[in-house]
Amino acid sequence: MNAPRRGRPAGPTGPVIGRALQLLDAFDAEHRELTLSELARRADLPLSTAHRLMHELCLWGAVERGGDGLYRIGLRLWELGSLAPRGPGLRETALPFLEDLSLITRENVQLAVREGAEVVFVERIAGSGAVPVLTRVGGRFALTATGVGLVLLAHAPVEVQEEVLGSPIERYTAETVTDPARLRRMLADVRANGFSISDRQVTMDALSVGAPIRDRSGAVIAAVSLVVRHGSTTAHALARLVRTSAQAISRALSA
Amino acid sequence: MNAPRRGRPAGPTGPVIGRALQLLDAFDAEHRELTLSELARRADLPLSTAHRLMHELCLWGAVERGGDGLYRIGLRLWELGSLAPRGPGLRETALPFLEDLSLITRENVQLAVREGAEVVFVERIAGSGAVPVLTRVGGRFALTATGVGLVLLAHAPVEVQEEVLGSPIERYTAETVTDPARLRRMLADVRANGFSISDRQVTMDALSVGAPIRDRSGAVIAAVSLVVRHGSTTAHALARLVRTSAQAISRALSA
DNA sequence: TAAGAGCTTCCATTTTCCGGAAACCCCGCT
DNA sequence: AGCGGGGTTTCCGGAAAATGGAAGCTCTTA
Repeated sequence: MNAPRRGRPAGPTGPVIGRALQLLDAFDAEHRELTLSELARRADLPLSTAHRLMHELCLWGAVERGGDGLYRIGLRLWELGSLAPRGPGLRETALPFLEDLSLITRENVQLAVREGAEVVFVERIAGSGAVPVLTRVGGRFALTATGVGLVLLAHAPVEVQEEVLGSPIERYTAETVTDPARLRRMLADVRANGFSISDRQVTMDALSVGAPIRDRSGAVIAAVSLVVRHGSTTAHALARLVRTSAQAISRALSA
Repeated sequence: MNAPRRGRPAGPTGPVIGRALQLLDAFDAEHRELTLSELARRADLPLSTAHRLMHELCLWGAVERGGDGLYRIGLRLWELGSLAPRGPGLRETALPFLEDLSLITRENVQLAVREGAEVVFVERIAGSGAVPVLTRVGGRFALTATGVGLVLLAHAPVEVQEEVLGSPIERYTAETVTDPARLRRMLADVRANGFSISDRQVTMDALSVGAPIRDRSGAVIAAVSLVVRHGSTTAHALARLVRTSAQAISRALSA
């Protein structure tokens, strides 16, 4: 349910920029409007510092201030964000294929990329009568459990794989695989098959199948998945379908 | 005579945040991927400064760097941008109504907000056989010409109206109204009627009708419009349709 | 091999940021 | 009116952090 880790990854970011970004980080889906005091509290900054920095951000349009004094994320930031090639860019070319998948299967379709040791969901189409899925566009999740996660982890740089497999692996259900050696074998399977199957790893009633999307050079840059009810006898058929769709998206991206 | 200048040179050098934002501003729809040198050139900053700042932004995830050394807008920024209430937030609740409008009329449907003295298009649904429209989601336009623009200007704070009417008004076609007095009368009509009609103001083959979207307090926060071929005899009928739709969206927002 | 274009690191200098404190503002309460 | 509390804004001396020229690196091209 909860994305594992939110917030800024630790790292030496200069004071000014760091603080400004801490403030922006105080906004999330449940807090789209914040007072100055709330912002200062959530970012753990002195009030006067928060005030000064928010004022600067306001001048540029990164944030806006309503007549009620509440701060909100500004349009300028939205415009900038829309330029992210791995976000809206990818989403745009993949969308028609995702819709096809959705129409054919009536299941949940998801598109995701990897950032660091996390999955970020870029698009999600809810299936009509399908299992409810907890993910949200823009949401994050661990790499180890979901269909998309396994695909992205299987094709991640070795350092990332080692980092993930070296640290304790979060358990979501009784079936969640937390043994590094077994995960390693699963990742090898994913690379060999060209798809992943994640059975009851996140919730006991769901199963997801994922497949890699590649750029022109063959590097894996994203993953698609279908999430279906656990016990579906068609998992392998769906996996092949997803794989085919992922290949079509890869071709569309290279064109 | 002069000792070699070390340290920060005197003069109108902006604050740190300003520089970082200048760098982000170097990205646009035509430049989603930039090298460090291009970035420094476009932001008019020394190479080493650009390098240091981009590095900091990278650590946080505001920008990303591909294996090819090119900088791109990062996912983190996209996530943040998606939290803008006036952008994606508004878009989300208005979308079903916009789709209804699109289905009923088969024309171009647009949703926009005002930022400063400009219109920002938040969503746009292209009509099937309709006039081609020049606008782009995230794009900007003058307040004086379009259907949405007239609505937003008519309900803008007096300072904004005076600023716009006081400066020379851009002309797009032979029909564009550039006389402040006449524009004032048009704005009064918009307020009285609850809709705007912009006939051949932007291109000679198009006409657009717009209506205001209000928040709970009755303040105008956005506008919807239909763009149809000039000469349509149904302009007033469409205007009433748009007005009704805008009212429905207003109610949905207040709920 | 050399030249060129771009990227990264270094560091002496001083500009800009920091944040406690105090004033300010707007309510609701007595 | 007078009072108290929560949030917001402004101020300013001290100190930390930002700055950018230059030198060193890494590629690619001639």
